[in-house]
Amino acid sequence: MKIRVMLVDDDQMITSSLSYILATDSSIEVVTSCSNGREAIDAIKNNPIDVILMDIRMPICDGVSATKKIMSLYPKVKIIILTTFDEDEYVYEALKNGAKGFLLKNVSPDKLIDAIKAVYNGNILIHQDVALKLTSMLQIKKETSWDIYGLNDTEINIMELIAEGLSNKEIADRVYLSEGTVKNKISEILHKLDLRDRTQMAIFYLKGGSK
Amino acid sequence: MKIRVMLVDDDQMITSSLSYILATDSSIEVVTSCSNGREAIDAIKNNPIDVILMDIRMPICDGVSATKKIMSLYPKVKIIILTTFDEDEYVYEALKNGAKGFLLKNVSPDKLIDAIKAVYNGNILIHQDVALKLTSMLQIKKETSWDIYGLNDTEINIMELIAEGLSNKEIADRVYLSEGTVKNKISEILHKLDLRDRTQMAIFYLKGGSK
DNA sequence: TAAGATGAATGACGAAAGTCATTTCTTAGA
DNA sequence: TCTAAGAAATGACTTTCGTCATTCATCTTA
Repeated sequence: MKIRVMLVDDDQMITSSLSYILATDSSIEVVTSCSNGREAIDAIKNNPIDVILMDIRMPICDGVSATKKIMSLYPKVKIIILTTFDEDEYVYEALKNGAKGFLLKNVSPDKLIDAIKAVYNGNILIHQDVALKLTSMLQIKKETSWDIYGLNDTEINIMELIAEGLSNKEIADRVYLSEGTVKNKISEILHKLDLRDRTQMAIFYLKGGSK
Repeated sequence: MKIRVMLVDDDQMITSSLSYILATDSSIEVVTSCSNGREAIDAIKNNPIDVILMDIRMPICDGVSATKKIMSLYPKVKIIILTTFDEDEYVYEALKNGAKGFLLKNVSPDKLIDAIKAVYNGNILIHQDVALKLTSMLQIKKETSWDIYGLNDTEINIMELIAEGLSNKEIADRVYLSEGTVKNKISEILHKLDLRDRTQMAIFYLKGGSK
């Protein structure tokens, strides 16, 4: 049983070179090529497909929404997103929508074939450079440097507690300051961040420092 | 140049069987075995390591915090987390902390070796079953159904506006209700969600419906 | 049509939250 | 030792929040 692959890219060059590459492996069979997401969704109705190699930026129906649609209709299909360097934002979205692999378009032939097999086996595989960006994205979410807003340690600490939903009294108990002082600190933070109240502050914090 | 691998697991059986498996591949060399995260952090000081296979649940220093620590000290090291079925929560944390691979402990020898190589090459690889849980986790985070908390459309709408940091007056203007009514609605929501104030509500919303 | 449910509004109230001027306490440094 | 700077505290005050009982209007359905 060969792995049945579908290619989706609006650039004819890409699809033909990919199918040329994939033809070299006997366990892979390229079944169809489509030039946009709409076509892909139609084409998959008539063909059972195992793995889709999908461009992320396409006219008519882009890779992210096509992924979403296809995953809802055919959850067993494994979709590998082909991306270039400058399309970070989409990656996270596509992953959420159920894409199973992420490769840069300039991937080497053997790595491409490895990836298809890994994904076919149910793994999620994210290519080196994409992985770098993804982890850095996640890490940015994890720890923002609040120093740049001129916040000191106590202030950051208090902000964290506000983002946990504590009241001033509760915060005061935690940081061993009087409730009044906590209020003052909060006023200070709000000024520095140009925010209005504790709720906006919690939101700001949880979003990693962006309004 | 062989890939230098470190094993970290408190179960002697696991480390010895893993090193037995890995010995079969000529491009991999098991350098050390440690029985907890603390030891691993110490051991890595003396040995240059490429890939770490790390258990997630260990005494003294668990896999997640060890990953965090090691990634901050030696960002080039690739860490593969070994997990069992019932440890979902940790996976997301570990990924955020820079782990590059996720495998179930019962992984087959050849897949284990493939995974080490893939991760060594900079890819992120997440094993089938772990991937399943991870994507379902991400999908849950994507769209929470607030219905289950008994919230109707207006209430959800108001909650969203609170999570944007609006005041009651501002919300009232947006939804064409009086400020008083908005207050009442908010009281209602707080009861249904068992929360205390608007800040906790914003947090709850932004976290996708989990305290 | 009457009874009952539902959604919106009101006003009154207490409790937090946030602001600000001022005072007290600490501590590093002349 | 004295003092100037900074952190913490205080008190007084305004505003906003959140709660609750009650009213009003509308719509359903027995």
